[in-house]
Amino acid sequence: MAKAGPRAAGVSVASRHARTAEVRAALISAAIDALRETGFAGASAREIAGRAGCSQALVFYHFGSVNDLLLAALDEVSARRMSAYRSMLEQARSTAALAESGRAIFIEDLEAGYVRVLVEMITGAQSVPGLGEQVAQRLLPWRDVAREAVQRAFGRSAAARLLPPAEAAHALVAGFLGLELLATLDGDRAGALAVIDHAQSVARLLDVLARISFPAGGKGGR
Amino acid sequence: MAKAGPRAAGVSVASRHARTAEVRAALISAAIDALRETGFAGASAREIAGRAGCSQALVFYHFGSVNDLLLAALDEVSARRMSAYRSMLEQARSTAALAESGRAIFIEDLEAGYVRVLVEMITGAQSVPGLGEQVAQRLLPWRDVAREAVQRAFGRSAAARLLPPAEAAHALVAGFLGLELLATLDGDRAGALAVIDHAQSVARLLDVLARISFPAGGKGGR
DNA sequence: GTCTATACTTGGATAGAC
DNA sequence: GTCTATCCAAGTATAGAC
Repeated sequence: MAKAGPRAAGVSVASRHARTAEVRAALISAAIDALRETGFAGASAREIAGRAGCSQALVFYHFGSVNDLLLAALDEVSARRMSAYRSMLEQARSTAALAESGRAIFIEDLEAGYVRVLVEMITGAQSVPGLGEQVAQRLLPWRDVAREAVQRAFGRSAAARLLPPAEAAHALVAGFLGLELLATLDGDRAGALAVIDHAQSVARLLDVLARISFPAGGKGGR
Repeated sequence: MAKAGPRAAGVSVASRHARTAEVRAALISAAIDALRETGFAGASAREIAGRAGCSQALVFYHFGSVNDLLLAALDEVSARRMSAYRSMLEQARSTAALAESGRAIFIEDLEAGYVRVLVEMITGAQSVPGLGEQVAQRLLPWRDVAREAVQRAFGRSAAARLLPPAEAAHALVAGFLGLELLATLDGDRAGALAVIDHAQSVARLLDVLARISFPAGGKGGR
């Protein structure tokens, strides 16, 4: 379907010609910047190539289409952050710990504009048939990470029954995306930061509640 | 700056020529549908005029530009829902009551696609210089409504100190926008509905907590 | 006021030189 | 692999007939 490009060979050309890999990387990086700064609608092949400092034709040579380049950019962002998130969240055994470790890393994402890239791809996909499914697929691992983190943090406390981890994770992801949306509109992240700060207090309250319900700190929940 | 159109006269032509008003209304309605179904990028003058069943030139005659028509559509959606929200939320004196009344009306919005229109305008504005400010301006009354509702619901309970109304309202708006984003991506609203349902339980818990802190139900909070 | 026709611009995508 | 040149489709906006 999509034009072949060098990737179709199944073997990376990067090792043979470092220059080519550089161009690919530059295009992906430029695509991320374009999504962040000019939005999905402004992320045209010409705009991206201009930022990457190369010809617009290379977008199609290397990626087949603009949409495929944009998806590659999303993959890149996803890969860059996934490991950081995983290692940070895996250690959170309480809601407060989850909020604490999530806080720093999410603020980093917000500042770096990674969340913005995701939001742009989600909404932009709306105008391009078929793109939505591909974006959804790429968001799946993130939703899993969120759900697992909530499960670990809630444990078997009362919180898990009040708000099942699946729904809590969904709300968490939605909240992050929404905060990004408002931050972009406002032109600053003050509102988002304030909310995230206060989330700490709420998380601590949840932990306290869980301890009150089952003061022994034992197996609880039944 | 923008081409004048009939509105510049300062007097509505609607009373004199009902047909003209019909076309204007049809264009606005078609713009709402286009934003909902094809997104900001797909909401072109041609697309909208096609849905409205009239010439593409009328978009520019009546509204000056596509962006101005889109803003008019946002105004229309805003006006349609604002009164409903106000009257419903004004009576909520507890967090549970707020969640309860907010639930039904927000689900309605979600189904009707009103939230989608807002999300599209927020992200679409990113690619058009100057549009962001105008969208932000139109979102202001909504953020006020949310803040006032939270203030009434929290009253002077402990919740207000744990999570100040301003931040709570910001989180609430962000949550709604994020839920819409995910619902669009998933192609269904099941996830959003599940979260909203569970929010009821959380709201009830907050009320119980407030009562435990100040069992007399009196002036509390000091 | 509404239409058709058209000028102008931008963007996706390809061809062919190097 | 990368470039320049070009084709074609789609979009904004305007002109002018009715």
